[in-house]
Amino acid sequence: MTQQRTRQQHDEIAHYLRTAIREGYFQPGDELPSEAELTRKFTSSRGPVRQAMSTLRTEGLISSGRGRRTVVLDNVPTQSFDDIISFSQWCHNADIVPGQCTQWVIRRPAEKSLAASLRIPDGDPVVSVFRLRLMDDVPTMVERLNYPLEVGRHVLAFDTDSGSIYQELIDQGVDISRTSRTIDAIGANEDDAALLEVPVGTPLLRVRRRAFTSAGELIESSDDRYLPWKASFTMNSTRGNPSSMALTSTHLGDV
Amino acid sequence: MTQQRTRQQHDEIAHYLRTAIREGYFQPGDELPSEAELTRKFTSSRGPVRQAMSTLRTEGLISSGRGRRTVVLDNVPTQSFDDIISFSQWCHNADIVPGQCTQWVIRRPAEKSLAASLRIPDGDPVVSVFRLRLMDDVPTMVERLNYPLEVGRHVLAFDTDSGSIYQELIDQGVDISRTSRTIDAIGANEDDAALLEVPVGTPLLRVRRRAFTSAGELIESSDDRYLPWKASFTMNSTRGNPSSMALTSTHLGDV
DNA sequence: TCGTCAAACTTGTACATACATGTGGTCATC
DNA sequence: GATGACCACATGTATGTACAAGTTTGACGA
Repeated sequence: MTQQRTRQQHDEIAHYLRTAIREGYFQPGDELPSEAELTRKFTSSRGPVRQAMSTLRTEGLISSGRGRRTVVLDNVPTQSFDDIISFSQWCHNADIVPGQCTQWVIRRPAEKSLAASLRIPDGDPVVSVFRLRLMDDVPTMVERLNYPLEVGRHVLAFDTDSGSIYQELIDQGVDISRTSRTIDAIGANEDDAALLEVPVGTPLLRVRRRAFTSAGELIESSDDRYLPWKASFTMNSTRGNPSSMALTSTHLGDV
Repeated sequence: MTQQRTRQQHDEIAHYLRTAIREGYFQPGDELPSEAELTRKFTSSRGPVRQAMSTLRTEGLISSGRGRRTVVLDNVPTQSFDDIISFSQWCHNADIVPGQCTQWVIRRPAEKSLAASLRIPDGDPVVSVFRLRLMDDVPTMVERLNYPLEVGRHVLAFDTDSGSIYQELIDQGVDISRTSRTIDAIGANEDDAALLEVPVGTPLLRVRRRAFTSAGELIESSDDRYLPWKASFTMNSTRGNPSSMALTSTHLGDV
């Protein structure tokens, strides 16, 4: 990992607690050290300690409240932004060898619905990628990626069979700051079915993702379809904490 | 809603900003007032202002950074804990009339896999509910709920055709503090298909939920299956912010 | 005109303090 | 033994201050 010059205190405290929980030093149900103890342990003030706690709280690792001691919740998986946006990165963390088999990469004018989803005028050039992704050489997911030309340039210049497009974009200085995902289920169409080696109509977990810059510009619009027995989404929510997700009723005509 | 005696400052600030954003007073891409301006506007100190900002940030509404002004991101849906756990509540917020058609409610000894998922010994009594849920009288979702007896008592004493079990449990003083959801896709089985009026094998969005008390005890284990064209999940993640979700590779034998 | 640099912002981090508010245990009282 | 008042301690909220580390702006000079 990239060595930081001097780690922020709240970051160090959060890292310590996270690690201690993951490694079982604090078991689910156990009480965490009180804020006062942590300030002593890290020779810090209450601010950084509370900031670290807040982080773990929104990660779903702990629960706290007025008067109560902070307790460790059941160990639940959470992943960083980078882990969850990059299939390759995600596989590496799970000790799985990621693979990819590019079907095609093209530059083309955006037809209507794609233009709308990328919020560009009809017919503006886009770069589209269609890949089969593998886990340990086993077909797992098909991904359809679409980029506006300015970002897509980097994709065209990249060997899409060589690994993570996401990592390449980062290396090229593309600023990816936020993503919004919509998850539903869909039956495999003929393309999906052939690549994933399942019958047409097999239920797939569909994740449509849109990625934005910190300025709010749309960078990517993608459609990933997973074999549901190979991958699933998990998320945690805690009462009183802000949530970053929603169950939305799909109205007609929503592509 | 329940009237609060005196609203907390950070809460009031967050509410103001949230409302102003939702109502379009601040458009996506716009800069929010600086912290200094907000402290003046609310006659507050920086603490509450920053706390409110932090809340909106984890909700995915805004983005900020050193030196940069805070900007409004694209309007994205997020829902509170209560909205997302209760189908009835969720429908109400979307101006949809929720309905339910109970198939059965039984008390029975837990068979092996159910006992494991509720973390109780094999054969311990559980209360199970099987309902078809409707939106504006149209079949939308089938839900299978399982409760350990202590909680299930309240369910047995409740007319499950009359509305929200969740609300009833809250009213009975059951402490529901956290949930963990796993989302994947599955084909409709015969029961699902008959109730939802679709062919067997139709792809459904499956949401398996486990609910916990603040002490970490398991209260509920459920399996909801949505018609994917009626509902979908949306979630936002921002780089550098903690995430509460994970994409997990499903290993064999995981029910 | 154009580049440079410094000043004036911005948000992030940290410390010290005070009080609010809820939990849990002690201990005297009934 | 049960009850209830009380106290110690927990986390939540709020204020004030200071500095760190980016971004923007504009004055100034080449």
